[in-house]
Amino acid sequence: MIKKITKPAKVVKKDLNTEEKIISAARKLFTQHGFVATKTRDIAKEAGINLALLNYYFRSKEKLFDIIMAENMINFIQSIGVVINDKNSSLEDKIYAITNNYIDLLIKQPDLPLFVLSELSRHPDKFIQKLKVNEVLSQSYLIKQYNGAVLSGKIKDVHPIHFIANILGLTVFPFVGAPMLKNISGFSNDAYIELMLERKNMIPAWMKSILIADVI
Amino acid sequence: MIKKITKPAKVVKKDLNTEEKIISAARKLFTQHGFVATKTRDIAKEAGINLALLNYYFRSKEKLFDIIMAENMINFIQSIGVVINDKNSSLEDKIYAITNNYIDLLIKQPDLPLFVLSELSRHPDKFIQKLKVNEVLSQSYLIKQYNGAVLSGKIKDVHPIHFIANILGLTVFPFVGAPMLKNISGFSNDAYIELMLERKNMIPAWMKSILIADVI
DNA sequence: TTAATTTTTAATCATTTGTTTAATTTTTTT
DNA sequence: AAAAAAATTAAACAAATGATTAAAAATTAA
Repeated sequence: MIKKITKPAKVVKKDLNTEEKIISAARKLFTQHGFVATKTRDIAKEAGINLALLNYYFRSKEKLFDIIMAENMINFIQSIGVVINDKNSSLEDKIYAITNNYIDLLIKQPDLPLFVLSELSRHPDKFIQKLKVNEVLSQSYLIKQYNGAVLSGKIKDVHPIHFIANILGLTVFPFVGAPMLKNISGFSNDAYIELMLERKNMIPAWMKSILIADVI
Repeated sequence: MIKKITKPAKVVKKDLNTEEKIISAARKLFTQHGFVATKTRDIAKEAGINLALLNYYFRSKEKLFDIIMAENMINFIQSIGVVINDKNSSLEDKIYAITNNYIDLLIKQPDLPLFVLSELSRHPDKFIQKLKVNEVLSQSYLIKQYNGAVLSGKIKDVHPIHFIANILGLTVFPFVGAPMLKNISGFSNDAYIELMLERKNMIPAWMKSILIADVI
């Protein structure tokens, strides 16, 4: 008699318990394909566990997803979060740190921003409130420094949300648009990563020039 | 006896034939929710037609999707496409035209970039080849102007792919990241659109300063 | 060791979903 | 007006999917 064996899709990390195996597989698949495109059976297969264990440990697909979503959101904003309230670094230092953190993070996890932004778009309310990015950022030392520099005339008077949009646009967009930009440039994946590493030094210089550019 | 009536989800555009109604509904739903999250029954309901007509006219969900995808990709790159080979405009003019085109387009269709970039990420090969963005752009007059300006020392020697990434990052990212940026800024939808309109004039100035910024 | 508890499994359920079918209605052609 | 072709419909199908169940196996407590 032939026994049907459900074997793990790839390498199931050893010395993880069942709960951790499921989280690990869910993290990978949800982040790669999003909520709707990820099937519970795919997660079970990837984790090398019985399908029923997913519900046994996490009640439902959605509850499991919420855990990964929260994880990924925090992950995504931490590149800014760890920097913004540092009293010992200049505005310029912070710009460098933010782009540097992001580029390192996104080279390791290129799917992260598209995942976070896609899922946020589908549930504008559900997740975004919890993080309180609003208060945390607007009360941050970074924004105080920015407004101070505006007042002292060191940089142009532009709403700080433009500043945030610009630094994220220059840093994160090349990863979100990677499939398109890789094709446009004809670069291989490795060459493209090299290009992203180049930007670690270029973006701070560009941001600096943006801050003093005459916009009227 | 009660007759069950399948009525259109919202307003079905008058004087459209069945085929057009389906395309119109598919365009709306696919662009809003992507391929997997959009169900054929939702399209039929939105179009106010019988479910079977979808397959009658378009064979399958995927074939219908491919039409919308092609449409949206062309739509998305046309903001650049209509500009890049104009011999009578300067590099500066082209930057302004591109950002202007994009911001107008994305205010009308905010879901467009996230849709295109998400679906491209899930099928890196399937769609991207057809457009030949690679050759069209690299052979374009815009890139010739860019390289000419580099040679004449008017702008810094930076690979043109950075230039493309930067203009798209500054212009498109604020729409892709809108749910997050709206929350951060606390702006209403209207106020946020106002912010995007502001950027029509700011981004060209910023791009100009980026082009001459010292990046070594 | 035995009993109780926890974990794992295979099978099954109820919906959902893309697609097809066969019959009916409408439109076009003769 | 009759016949042929095209469009539309309700019903159904098969596969996929999230979740549950009841039994078995493994672990822990007594």
